[in-house]
Amino acid sequence: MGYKFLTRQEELLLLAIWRIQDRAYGMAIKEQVEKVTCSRWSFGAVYAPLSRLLKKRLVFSIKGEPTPERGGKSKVFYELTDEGKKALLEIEKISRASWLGIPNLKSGETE
Amino acid sequence: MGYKFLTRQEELLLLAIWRIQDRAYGMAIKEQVEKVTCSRWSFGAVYAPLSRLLKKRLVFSIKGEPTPERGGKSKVFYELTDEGKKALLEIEKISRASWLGIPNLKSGETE
DNA sequence: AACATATATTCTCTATTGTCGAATAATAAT
DNA sequence: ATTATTATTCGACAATAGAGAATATATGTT
Repeated sequence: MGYKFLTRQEELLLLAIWRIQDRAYGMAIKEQVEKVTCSRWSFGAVYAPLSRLLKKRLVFSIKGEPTPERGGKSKVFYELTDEGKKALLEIEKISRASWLGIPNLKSGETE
Repeated sequence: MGYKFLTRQEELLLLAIWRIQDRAYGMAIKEQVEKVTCSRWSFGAVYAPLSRLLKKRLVFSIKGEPTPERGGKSKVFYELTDEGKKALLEIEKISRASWLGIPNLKSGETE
């Protein structure tokens, strides 16, 4: 029970949080992953995995104060736990190993 | 319906097939991913995604002849389609973009 | 032939994850 | 009060993850 590795979404979300570093909250994380992946992410695709990461203690959250702007509903900020960083390092290692020395994939190319 | 990206398992299996290059069949693919990931993969974890990849036409299969050895049940060989190669290149691109310029994750290190 | 042995794949089942967008909450402006 | 704006939660359903028993198919033994 529980997956063997970080799922793709988990990895991308953790990386987005780590990249933002400070005051990473849902909507900003959504924008970040959308930018990196060049594709639209629905709310569910962001918040659902986020709450799972929370449950698994790969991130922790801090309730923010409302900002003094129209619609400034208080945000929830996320940060990586040490476990979260470790999980990222692990998946990076596996990913690197899996691609190491892989023959050229470009079809039609001989070299 | 269908996932936005190649799932982790799909990526690892496609890479295993591509690495083996010739006569890549279930058990050999299983061994390959186990080697790369340093963990045990159940039959279900190999054959289920494999048949999904088949359905999505990211791989195609060729029924092999039984080999002249005890228990030499005929194998099913898998090869990547051009779509499969393209999917790998795409996920590699996203993965690279998502890791590019990521601040050091090693906890306890300042630099 | 009957039976044991060995290899490869299929199948079944449950848990977890993926995805979407409507609904809700909370705040500021008019 | 009412409206506009931003952020998050929720509910429903589809798809994937994962384990391992069951099945299929071949060879070796007697």
